[in-house]
Amino acid sequence: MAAAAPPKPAKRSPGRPRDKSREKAILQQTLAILGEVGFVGLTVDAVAARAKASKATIYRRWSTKEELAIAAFDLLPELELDETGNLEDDIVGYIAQYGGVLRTTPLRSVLPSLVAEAMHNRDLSDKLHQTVARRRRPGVRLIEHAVERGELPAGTDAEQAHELFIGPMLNRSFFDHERFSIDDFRTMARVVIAGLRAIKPSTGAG
Amino acid sequence: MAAAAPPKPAKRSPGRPRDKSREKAILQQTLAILGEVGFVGLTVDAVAARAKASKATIYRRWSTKEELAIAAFDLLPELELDETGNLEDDIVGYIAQYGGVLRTTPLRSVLPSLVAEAMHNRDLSDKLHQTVARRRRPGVRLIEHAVERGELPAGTDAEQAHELFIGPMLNRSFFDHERFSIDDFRTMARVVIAGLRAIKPSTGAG
Amino acid sequence: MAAAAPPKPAKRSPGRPRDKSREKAILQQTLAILGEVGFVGLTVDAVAARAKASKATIYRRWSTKEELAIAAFDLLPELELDETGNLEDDIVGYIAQYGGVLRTTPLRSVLPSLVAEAMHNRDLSDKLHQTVARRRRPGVRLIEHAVERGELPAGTDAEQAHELFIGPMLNRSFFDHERFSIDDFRTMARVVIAGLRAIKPSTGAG
Amino acid sequence: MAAAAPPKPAKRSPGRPRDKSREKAILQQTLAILGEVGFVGLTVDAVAARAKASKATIYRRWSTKEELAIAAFDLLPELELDETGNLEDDIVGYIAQYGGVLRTTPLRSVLPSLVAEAMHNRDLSDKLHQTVARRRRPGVRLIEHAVERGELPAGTDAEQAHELFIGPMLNRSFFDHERFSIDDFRTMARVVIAGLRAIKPSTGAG
DNA sequence: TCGTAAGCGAGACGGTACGTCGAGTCTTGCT
DNA sequence: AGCAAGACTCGACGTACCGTCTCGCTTACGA
Repeated sequence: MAAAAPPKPAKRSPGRPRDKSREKAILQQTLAILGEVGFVGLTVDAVAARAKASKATIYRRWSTKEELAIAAFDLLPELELDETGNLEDDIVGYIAQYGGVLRTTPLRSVLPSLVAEAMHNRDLSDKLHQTVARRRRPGVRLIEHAVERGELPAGTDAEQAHELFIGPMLNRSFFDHERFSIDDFRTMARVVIAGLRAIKPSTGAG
Repeated sequence: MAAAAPPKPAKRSPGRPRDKSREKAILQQTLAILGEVGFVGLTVDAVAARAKASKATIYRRWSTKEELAIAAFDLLPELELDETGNLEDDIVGYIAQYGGVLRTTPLRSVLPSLVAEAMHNRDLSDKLHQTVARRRRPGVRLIEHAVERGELPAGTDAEQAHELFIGPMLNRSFFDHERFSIDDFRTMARVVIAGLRAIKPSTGAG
Repeated sequence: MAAAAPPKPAKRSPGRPRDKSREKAILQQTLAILGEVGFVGLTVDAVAARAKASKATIYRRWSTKEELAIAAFDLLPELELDETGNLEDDIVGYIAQYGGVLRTTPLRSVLPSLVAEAMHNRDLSDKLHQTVARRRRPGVRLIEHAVERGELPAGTDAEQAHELFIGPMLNRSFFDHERFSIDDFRTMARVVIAGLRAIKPSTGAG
Repeated sequence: MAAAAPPKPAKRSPGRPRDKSREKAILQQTLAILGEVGFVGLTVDAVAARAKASKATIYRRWSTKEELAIAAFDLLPELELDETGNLEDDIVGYIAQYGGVLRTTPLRSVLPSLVAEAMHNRDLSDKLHQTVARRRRPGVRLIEHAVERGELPAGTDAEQAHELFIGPMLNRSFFDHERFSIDDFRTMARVVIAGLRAIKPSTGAG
């Protein structure tokens, strides 16, 4: 009974450590349910039941349904773009892939719900902003590369340019999903690229 | 085709007719509550209490919270634009006004909620689409007028052009509301206008 | 224009007179519904729908559901007893007939509901008391006749004696309906009759 | 047949056990409210509010208002009779006590409501029957003792005799509560006792 | 023959309670 | 401590019924 204290620095808090595998099961089921019934139809009870987890275990990790939903999206693979060296093609590829995720995962139906909730919830708003920004990083990079290649004028604001490409896609996805059309997005991308080339950034006369 | 409308006696259905004033009171309170606590915080009980209406009276007219919310937005005034004859200024004015409504009315927080619900609900989706399209009509008209004036090439697709202007604004409003900036929108509008001028609409030589 | 006042006292109020046939239709349907689903399941809306009457027409006559139910029982035929000259047989016949009404009409299920409501409602209580007393009149009369015939001692309190006969039947009907048994009631009646004969009413020593 | 009960470990079901104190609080408040406004005025919302319980907690235990009311009566103390050795006095004491409970507790107004509901509800009917039978046990015992003492003939059916005593009291309580009179019940008890003595139970010579 | 006054069917209205469901918290015994 | 299970409070849901209140229409009567 007289035990010698182990040499370990014991940076660990006492008690049983959390079971990493629970995390995965919970988020997987969350994502699955989101795909089936959307965010409004998502219930924590259902997640608990299907993941064979207790609600306490879920709430120990994420304090609200919204946080749980955001966390679930970390399971989605990041966009992987292979660049062709031609901005228009790259952008269209990016939009197509982004839109594909929106169409084939629960993301499309969940995103608006999270946006809605974020309106009154600063924490959530920050978390959502970060997650979205991270997922869009590859798209912004495309534009930066085009500037480096000289396809776009030096000094072009890549983030702003990115908004010009992604904005219309967002609009279709939210308000006019049935007319989601890659051809249209190519046409619009062409316009934006032409505009970016025609306008000298930041300079006086313009 | 020019048919004289017959003086229909409009055979009234029997029974006590619905009281138009209840409709108004209900929608007004709905809008007020939306402004105070957002869509998620909206409860039919609260609307009933504040409008001195019974829940039955509400549900008789709108079968869900979502329909009620959409109906309430019909109370918002339509956008009224005075055109300057210069597309850039007109677009910036339009975006500013549209964004102003988003910022000063419950619309911003309600819209995403409705979009979310519309994902699983065809009726709501249609209703939402119509309402949004109607409210955007003045913006599309700006572009049509610019084409008529020759500021934009003949054959320009006005609806598509409209998406290029409104898309980025939506993006900011939903995902980055703190950086909502008219200056940025002017910059972006300038790019789009330049692009539209540089590109000949696909109908021509190609 | 100078009209001689008609000899009639003109006891009529102005306006359209009530339609007697509505009364009948309403009460009939009330009774029918009571038989199908009991008092708790009875709704004024259902009565209105099935009698093709408006609720206003119903409430103009009876101000509550309870009054309506009581009124409906006036449609039930009064008990008609043919006396044999032998009290035991007469009482058994009376109990059998009374119990038959309880078993074959909604009365059994409605009676307790009305009693319950009458506990807090003086008007209803009085009305119920009257109705019940009236329906029991023939039973009390049987006993009075037996006294006249000398089968029971002079001075016997007929109402109290009636209670001794009807009480047990009531108890079975309310709390033990499955053991409703004419044979048992005959046995009990025999006991009561013997008791009434053995006891000299009102006298000193007893 | 004489089996030794095994020392069962009583395998507890998993999860948080029900809180016995909630049960008590709920039933106490139910009884209190019944006393104040009767069965018709009883609402589950009110019980929940006053017992600081959620409606879910109530409905988890009792699925209807009726079951709740019956359960509440298990809180009423059983009748405690001290026998004098004289049947008439014992019966009058019993009736007085029974009637006292009816007058001083919500039982009187609730009983008819439960009877009414039991008419269409087998489960409730059984439960009500059991509860009533249990509460009446002491009264039946009085009669059994009188038979043992020889005050009543051997072979007397105690349950049936009990009905002769209790029936008239029920009748007064339900239909003529204002004339509830112990003196009358004594008179009637005297008649019944005399009758029971005069009649030889059917088993004998007949 | 008209106007007034009421009755009528239909159904909307304010209220109030229903029984259900979900979020987030708490409490068991076991690990 | 963490875990599964499940009870707990709170609060909203959408439905149903009561008793009242309009509608437009239909009788009667008395001027």
